[in-house]
Amino acid sequence: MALNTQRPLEGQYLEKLQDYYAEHKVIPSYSVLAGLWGVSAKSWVSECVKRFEEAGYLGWTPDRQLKPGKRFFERRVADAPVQAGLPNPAIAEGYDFVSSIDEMVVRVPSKTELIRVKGDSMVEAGIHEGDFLVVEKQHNANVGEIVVAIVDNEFTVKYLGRERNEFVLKPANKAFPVIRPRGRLEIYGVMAGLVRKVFR
Amino acid sequence: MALNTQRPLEGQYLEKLQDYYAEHKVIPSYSVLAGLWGVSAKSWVSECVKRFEEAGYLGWTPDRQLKPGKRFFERRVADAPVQAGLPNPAIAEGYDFVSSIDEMVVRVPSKTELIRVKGDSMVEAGIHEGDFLVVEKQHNANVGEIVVAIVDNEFTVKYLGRERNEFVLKPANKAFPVIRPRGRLEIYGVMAGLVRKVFR
DNA sequence: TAAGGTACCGAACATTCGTTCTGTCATCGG
DNA sequence: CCGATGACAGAACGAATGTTCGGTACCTTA
Repeated sequence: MALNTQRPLEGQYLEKLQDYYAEHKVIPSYSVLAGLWGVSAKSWVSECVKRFEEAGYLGWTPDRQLKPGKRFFERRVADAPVQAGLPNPAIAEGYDFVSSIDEMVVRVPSKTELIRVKGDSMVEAGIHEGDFLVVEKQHNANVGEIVVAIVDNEFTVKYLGRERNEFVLKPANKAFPVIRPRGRLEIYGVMAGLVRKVFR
Repeated sequence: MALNTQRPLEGQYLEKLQDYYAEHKVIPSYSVLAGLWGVSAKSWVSECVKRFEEAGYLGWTPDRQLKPGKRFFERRVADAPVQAGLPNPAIAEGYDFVSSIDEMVVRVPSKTELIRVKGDSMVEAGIHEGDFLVVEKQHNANVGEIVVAIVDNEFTVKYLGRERNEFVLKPANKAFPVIRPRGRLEIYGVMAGLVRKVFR
């Protein structure tokens, strides 16, 4: 099936382009696009590209090269629970859009870094071994925030706490002790988010 | 300055291309590249592209279109713990490469969706209320995977288990019961990742 | 049943693409 | 002082690109 009257721009064409882009990181030429879409006329590709452009899914560089538009990377977000008994759950209520995962979790790209979590001293805060912590680099933090501190030349992820005017690092796991650093506590950054990838 | 003998491939050329790509999300044509680099011969561009290709920064689609290579996006991911006493912790050991959070967690954009988690039936699997589950939509899954199922017209996130030839949904929280669906079990998708945003 | 719209096909065409090959001008080791 | 090497310039060329235009088959709506 192809682009039809009901869902003129949310059809398979865009999805195939997006998957192609995810694989190759480039927008293909019209002839390649024709092959991708299973049509044989470049003129038709040209027509569809115009529509995607008007809808904000595609755009042009200053040199008139086709490129992804603002909405190209947007991803649907569903609230659960949601009505979903229908044959096509996609038409259910409760959807929102997010332009990209990066954008929702990193505010300041130049100060943001990923750190892979080792150990399970923070499991009770939902931070598991192998997770990627999104860290916003800064040297101070508020009590209660989860921080990345440098202790004994190693990164440590802990809650920042305070005990009689001294900062302490509290794990979220009863099996681990509270760390009371002697001297200065060096903070590397604070947790801004978390990303977990499941291997399958 | 341009490509020189000392740093033939890590010079300004690559950086300018990367900046262009970051802005437009496309690799430009050779003539545009020439302009970008401040040179005037496409032949020279062609030469440099070959070198970037050999170094893994550029590649080709099956249709022989120029595209970013594996190393084009490389960005540091720190392992924790890691040596970090130095003035610039970025030079520490233990780095991996990742181009964007989106890319590490979504393989097939057209089948991937975010679902905001409600409730804490999966806390022991590190899935908390308010987290965003990255879901790859598909109708079947393997036992042991975390799936999004449709139960009573609502999305439910649970482990997929099996009890005497019947599929069951197992929570990761002792306070919740195992769900034994009467009749068919409708699977919406399987967990491919998780994203948490910390509000601050 | 006629009119109009939609979803495509196919050919023609000027423009632009990337490649190739030849040429120039510094630099540098010997 | 000389020959090699590297960093580019410039022209030529076939192949591929995207646009335009005319055409067809189907489906609505009136």
